[in-house]
Amino acid sequence: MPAQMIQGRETRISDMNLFADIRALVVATLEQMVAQDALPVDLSFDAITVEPPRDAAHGDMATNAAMVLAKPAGMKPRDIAEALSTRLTADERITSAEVAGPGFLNLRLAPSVWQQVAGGVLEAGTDFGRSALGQGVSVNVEYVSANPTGPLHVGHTRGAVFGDALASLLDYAGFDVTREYYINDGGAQVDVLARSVYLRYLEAHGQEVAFPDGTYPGDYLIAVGEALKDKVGDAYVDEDESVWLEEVRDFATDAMMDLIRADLEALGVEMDVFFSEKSLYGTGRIEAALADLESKGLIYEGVLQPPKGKKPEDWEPREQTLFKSTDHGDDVDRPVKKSDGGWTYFAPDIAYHYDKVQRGFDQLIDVFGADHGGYVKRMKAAVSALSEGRVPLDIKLTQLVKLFKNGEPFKMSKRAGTFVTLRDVVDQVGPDVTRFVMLTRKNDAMLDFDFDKVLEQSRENPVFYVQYAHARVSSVMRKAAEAGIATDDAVLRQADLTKLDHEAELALLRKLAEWPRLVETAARSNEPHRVAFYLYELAGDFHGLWNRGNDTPALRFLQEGDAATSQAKIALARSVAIVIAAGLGILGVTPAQEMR
RNA sequence: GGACCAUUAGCUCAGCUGGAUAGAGCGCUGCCCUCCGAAGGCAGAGGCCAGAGGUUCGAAUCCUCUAUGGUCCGCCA
Repeated sequence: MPAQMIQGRETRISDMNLFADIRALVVATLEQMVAQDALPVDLSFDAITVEPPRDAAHGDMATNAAMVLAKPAGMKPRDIAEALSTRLTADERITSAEVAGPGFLNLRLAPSVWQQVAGGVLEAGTDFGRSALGQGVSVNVEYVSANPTGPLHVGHTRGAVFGDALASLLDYAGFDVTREYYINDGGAQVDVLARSVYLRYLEAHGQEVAFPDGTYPGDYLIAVGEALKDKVGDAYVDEDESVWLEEVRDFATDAMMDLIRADLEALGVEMDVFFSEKSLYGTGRIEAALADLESKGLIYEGVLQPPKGKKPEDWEPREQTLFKSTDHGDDVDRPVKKSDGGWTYFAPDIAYHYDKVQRGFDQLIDVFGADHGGYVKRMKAAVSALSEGRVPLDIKLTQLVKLFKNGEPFKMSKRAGTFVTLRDVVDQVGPDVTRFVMLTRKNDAMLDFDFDKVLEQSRENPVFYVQYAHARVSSVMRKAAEAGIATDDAVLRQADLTKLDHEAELALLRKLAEWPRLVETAARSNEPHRVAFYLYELAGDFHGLWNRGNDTPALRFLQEGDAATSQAKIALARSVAIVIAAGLGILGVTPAQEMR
């Protein structure tokens, strides 16, 4: 399935991706060689890459073309590389092409090529790096999808930030993105919610109530109980559950969703679609999805083997209605009906994904917490079966967040009421810091979140370090304005960028040139954390150049009495700020104009 | 018993889908403040990429097995 997804995103059209440009040049040159009988026909150029070398001393870009083609062409890598080298250097952008190592071709590009990167950034603004990778491909990203039984906690926060940043990243890469939240409002847990709210309702009427096991004792339901009282008065006080359950359930889930929407808003997350599980019941939609599977011969009555190793106390073999998910890569077949005839949790999930497939999405992504890892295979099996392999489903799991306070682990307990909510986090450190920090780890790695450290203003705090770089550029712009130097982007675009000829400046330009490529790489792997790491590196390079200005006045962004040179250098600084702003925009973080 | 994820410097983690001598921050060692912002800067030491096999021109990356840690394992959601 991943292979299909990668293929689906293979259309690469980029106007400002230098690496793609040079790769195109390499491929065109190879085709020319084929036409001149310097290479055999029918070679595939797909595996050829042009990328930044690990070691900058090797050059600006490296291509593996000779090594990839050596075997199928029946030639020595060095011979191909030599021939390619001669032809490539004819292009004015290439100043040298040296064969190295096992057959790498190391390319050096003319300074003017790099200098033009700043012009490209100023021209495109925060659209610099937008890609056509996902052109014409629609993606549905489902995330958060927390049960509507209470406020979002810190675990949901990571999923919310990750899913939202991923959606933005894909949008930036040209995909047609839908952000979606699946409301689990159809199962037994919303009945539990209803009973809990009912108890708070009785409490609002002055009764003493106790919260037995299996109810939610949280304070956040007090207001809901009171609101229910305001709405229905004492109509349900002495009534049986059968009278009030349905209405109280709807009332309570609506209230919880209001709460959750407000939480998401505080974090800056905005969904396109809220999809109700309940809408699948009693409308024939679950039946329709299962009928689809049945028509493919994937539904049968059978008995599952008990799990080995640990024996459930009350295990009894039972005949159940099963989905033959093993036909689509799962380990065991999965029940879709409970022994009492009701649907399992899996059944509406199948129907929900069936709905997504029918809405015509080309790709699906689900973001789950790591504790739902066991559902990955069955969901993929379901989507594979329902779409007959047409729609790839990628499931991203977000690992636990471990909370710390000043280096000390922060104990959470639902019973003691000390569990940390999304709101707690956002109120303490703000949405920008929350979001950035949540993306400073790969999604499937555990994340330490220290309430104090994330607010520290030091190099080891990436949030600060990146924001500081952006703020420093703003500071330069302000100082330039005070010195009477025009710094509008329109003016900077006319600056003489050939003045950016110092190696340190060219290095920073090279880093900027990597941005479009990084966007595509991150989007292909559905990994927004790569954006955060890139920004940290870019900020580091920028700070490095800034610091060199301490010893080398010629590298300072403001050159007293030389407006033309100042403008060229400011164009570079401004380009850095633009890319940082674009990257932060993907992460949902507001760039800082100054540090406080 | 099984599935999934992790394992990279003393610590916390990246590593661009298979490329060259494996990187960053912290910590450690040594230098550096009349200087656009020292809430720092520069340089250095530090690695058998958990272990063992395999795939090929080439592996931290892909495959198999092993070890350790985490998550999960009819009808709960």
